[in-house]
This record gives sequence, C-alpha cells and structure tokens, in this order.
Amino acid sequence: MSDRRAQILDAAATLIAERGFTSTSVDDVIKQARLSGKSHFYHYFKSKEELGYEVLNRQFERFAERGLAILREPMIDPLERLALFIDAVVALQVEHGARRGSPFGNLAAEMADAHEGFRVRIEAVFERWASQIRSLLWEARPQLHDDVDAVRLSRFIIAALEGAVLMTRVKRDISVLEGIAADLKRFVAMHTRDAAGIQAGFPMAGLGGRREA
Amino acid sequence: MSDRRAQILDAAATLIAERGFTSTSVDDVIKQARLSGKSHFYHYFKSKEELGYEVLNRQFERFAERGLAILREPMIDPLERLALFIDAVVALQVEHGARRGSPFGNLAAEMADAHEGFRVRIEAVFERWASQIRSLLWEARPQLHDDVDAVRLSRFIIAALEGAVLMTRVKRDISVLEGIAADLKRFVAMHTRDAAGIQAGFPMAGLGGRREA
DNA sequence: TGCCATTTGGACCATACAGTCCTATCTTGG
DNA sequence: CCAAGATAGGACTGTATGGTCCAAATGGCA
Repeated sequence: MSDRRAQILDAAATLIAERGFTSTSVDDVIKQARLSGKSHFYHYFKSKEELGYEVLNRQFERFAERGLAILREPMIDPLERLALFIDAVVALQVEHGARRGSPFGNLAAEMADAHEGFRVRIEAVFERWASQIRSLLWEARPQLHDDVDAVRLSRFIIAALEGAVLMTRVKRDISVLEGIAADLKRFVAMHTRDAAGIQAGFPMAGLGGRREA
Repeated sequence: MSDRRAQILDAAATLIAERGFTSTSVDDVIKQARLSGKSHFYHYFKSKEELGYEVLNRQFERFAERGLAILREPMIDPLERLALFIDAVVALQVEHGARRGSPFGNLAAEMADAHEGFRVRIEAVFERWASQIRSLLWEARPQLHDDVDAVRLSRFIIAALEGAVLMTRVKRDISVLEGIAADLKRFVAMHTRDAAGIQAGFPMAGLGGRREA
C-alpha cells in the first residue's frame, strides 16, 4: 500500500473517531491529510464509502495487532492472557484521555440501521473478535467449568467492554472503565473450576433463575 | 404541552432513533410530523439543537415510566425487580425487531465527543438510571454481600445492557441480548449472601486478581 | 527518451441543510 | 366579535457536501 493511501487512511481514522463517519467530510480528510484537492483524494478512493470501509479494516488490523494479539501469546496462561487483554483495552482508552471510545462501537451505533454495507462489516469485526476469545476459552477449558458456553461468554465480554468504553466516554472518567474491567475479570473467574462447587449450588437468589448455561 | 409539540417530538424521536441526530434533518421531521413547513416547526422550537434536547428528555421520561418504574415496584423483592427490569430491556428490543438499539447509547456514541451540550445531558440520563439501580441495591442490602459496591455494580449493569443492545443491533439477533441478560443475572446473583462464603474464597484463577471491591 | 503514476489547482454541479422572513388565513377563548 | 396564537405556503440565503471533469506539471523507472 502506498504511503499516501496509508496517510489518508490514518487522517480519516482520526477524524472519524472524533466526529463519526457522517460528520467527517471528504474535504476534512483532504485537509487533515494535506492533499492538494479533491482530485488527489479521488485518485486513491473511488468514494467516501470505500474510504470508510478501508478505515474500518485498518482499525481492526491495528486492534488485532495491539490488542487481540495478547489473546494469542503462547507462553502465557490463557486466562491470564484474557486479563491482560482487558487491561490493554483500558490502556487504549487511557491513551486518548477516555475520548473517542471504540471505533467499532461508534460506527456500529451510527451506521448499523442506516447502512447495510457497514453493518455487515462491523458484524464481521465483532465476529472475528469473539472468535479470538472463543479460541482462548477453548484453550482454557481444563480450567473452566464444564457448562461454560464459550459463545455466550465471549459475547458478554465484548458487550461489557463496549458498553463500558461508551459510558466512560460520556462521563469522561476512566475509572468507570477500570471498575467494569475489574468486575468483568471477576465474572470470568466465576466460570473457573476452582469455584465450580460453588457455582453448582448457586441459588440465584430471587433472580428467578434456572441456569440456562 | 401542546399536542403539536408532542407530535413533533414523537416524530423526531422515531427518526433520530433510526438515523441518528445528525442524519435527521429538520425537513425530515416536518415531513414525518406532517407540518406545513419550516415556519410551523420553528414556531415550536427555536433550533434543531433544542429539539434534540427535548427528544432526549422525552425518551428518558418514557424509559423511566416503562422501564425504570419496575425498579421501584414496592410489592416485589428488590432483586426480583432487577431481574424483571432486565427482562423489560430485552422486551423493548424485541418490540423493534432488534433495531434502533438504545436511544441513549446511540446519542452518546454520536455526540459525546462532538457536542458538550448533549454529552452532559446524556451523562445526566445515565446518572439517573444508575441512581435508580443504586437505590434498589440499597434496598436489597440485607441479601447482598457486605463488600458489594453499589456504584460499581450499577455501572456494570448499565454498561453490559448498553453493550448488549448494541451488539444485538449489529447482529440483528435478539438472542445475543437474551444470552447476555441471563449472564448478567448470574453476575448479580454472584453478589448475594447465599453465595457469600464462596465469594470470600474466590481464587481469581489466573486472572491476577486481588479483589478490589 | 518516453511512459505512467502521481500531484496540483481549480472550476463546476446538484443537492441538502439550518435558519429567516413575510404574508395570509384559520381557530378559539375572552 | 376580536385579538392572539396556530396553521399554511413559499421565497430566500449562505453554507456545506459528495462527486466530476479538465488541464497541466512532476517524478521515477525502463
């Protein structure tokens, strides 16, 4: 990929993270990337939509390298890796002063109902993310209780993190995310064999719960 | 409040839920509400921004009546109420075929960084929501473990629900939300006294966790 | 040298948008 | 019945937007 292309993609990624896709104009991107004009931009991208798709791709690749990679570290215990990954999500938000939030969550909220092309691509992103967690959970299965549902647990983790990042952004307070991250770790720990006997006898105190795991 | 005003607010609420605030034009609202023209609209609202604020207010009032009210039902056990509330959130999404998502979460993702006026109002919404859950948790305190942090737990519940609703919208699959809702109930149950002995000895299996509750 | 991708610069278009202004009718309660 | 608010209809402004088209210059590489 040419330098220019990457430069445009980076500029667009920043702007979209800050303002959203709709509120980022092609002219804004041109300015941010210091291009000479529209023709220069359209030499590299056939439309704003295509730019959006590629930005999303790039964001996911970056996230796969910087975040998801932790989930695959071969020398670390899988559940430990999961904890480190959660810490990494927190660290990423700290980097931007609890602003911007998640590029995937933001785009999802903005485009999911309005633009099918984006919707399916964001769905794919979450699916690849979930799949990484599922693999890890599979690896950790000797430590996990038998009836752990990896599909559900992976979704829960992602949802909790996305929700936490959003609330953190609204409150502009990183400690919101930190608290939820800690609680999320406890929730995962709840699924480990050590606590198995406990779980088995869980009374669901007034929560009307049969266990549907 | 005049009928017309309410009618405009409802029309706008629908459109904003479907497309977001930025992508909803005043003309769209006028059309949806069957007004005669711009002057008619501006007779009731001084700007699009003001309309947005009032829509947010109205959405929260509706949510307070239809959802949050459950948290206050005096004749039902508090933790049972919490479970019913979570069910109500699921039911609300079912109603719209897993589309639209949360009006608060959507607006948050769209506006939090870009528009301080909206940010503080959304923050207030989440705060009022959290405060309702905190009250409930306070009521339930005889059933809860001593070191339950109501502030943190209430935030966790909201974050998990908001994240779940978002993922559900992206996947267009209500079962995502259903699974997370069930898991969330289990997480809450984890904080009850019945399971207290268990919790005390929680080993945090490989999750590097001291308990910071 | 000559080709091709890159870069520059700008004109141009159709559409959309928030918001203003003006005028002329209704409708209704005092 | 009359004033005041509600409704109707439209013209208009200034700005932004995604996208197209064209012409010319620059650069490296075969």
